[in-house]
Amino acid sequence: MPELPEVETTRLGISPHLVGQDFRRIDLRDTRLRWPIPDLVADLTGHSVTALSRRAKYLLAEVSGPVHQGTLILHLGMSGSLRIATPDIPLRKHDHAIFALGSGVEMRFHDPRRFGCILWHEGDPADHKLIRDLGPEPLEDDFDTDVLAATCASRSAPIKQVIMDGRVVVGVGNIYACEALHTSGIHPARAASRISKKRLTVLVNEIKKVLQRSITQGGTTLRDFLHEDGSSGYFKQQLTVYDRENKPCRKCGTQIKRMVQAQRSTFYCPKCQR
DNA sequence: AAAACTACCTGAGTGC
DNA sequence: TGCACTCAGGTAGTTT
Repeated sequence: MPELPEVETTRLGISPHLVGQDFRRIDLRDTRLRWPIPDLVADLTGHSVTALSRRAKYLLAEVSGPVHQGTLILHLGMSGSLRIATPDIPLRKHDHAIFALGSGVEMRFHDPRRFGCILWHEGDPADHKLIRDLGPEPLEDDFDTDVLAATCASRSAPIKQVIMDGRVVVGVGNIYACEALHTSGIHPARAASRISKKRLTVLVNEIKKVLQRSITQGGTTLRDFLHEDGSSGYFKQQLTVYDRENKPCRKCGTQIKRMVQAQRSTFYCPKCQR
């Protein structure tokens, strides 16, 4: 479900409720996520969260206390979400982990498909196996034309697959890959190595713009992405191609087409994108 | 090294 | 109503 804007929206929503709080009770109701939730997580009762940051689509909660010191690494997979709820609100199906906080509210990890994860890491999370080989953050200055051009030079794969490769740049999922390629006028199936540096500059800027705009709008609610309080994101209205098969291109009026690349749907305008 | 493909899992929607 | 089928914001791991 969530791409970078949705994860960042979640972080912004959760942070004020979580940071500075201690865990009063931790209830692991179903530990069968992508990898099992480690037993140690249940022992973090009495420990506090000192910071909540994000790397790629991973949320990193720094935890310290009398026994343990480390980072909770959370990923929302395809269908995960975090919600803040008061204890009187009934648990929902697929609320797999409940973190009761000192303030009296609960943070609930909800994930129907269980592709997400909750892991524990001691030491610098940047060294964690899942994080250490990731590419630059798309909104940081170190993701620029030179970096993308250097990668693309050796890649014959379709550009869409290259920008969705987390070793190249993180956080660009299926929706925003389609969107950025559309506003850049680049055909998703074009070989990465056959795109001029000038056009890659446009693409880099469009990736940054679409992600930043979506964060500002609270992310994209397509099916089930909701904020920490249950409200939805507003960016869906501004999607220019994603999920718009057979609808008119907002730039030229041509019918938007759908194709399948790497087992994922790609939406594009056959006229605007070359 | 890069590309192609598999696997993990539940729920919503569609067509018969 | 029920069944069979397709599709869905991701990505690690394996094979070619």
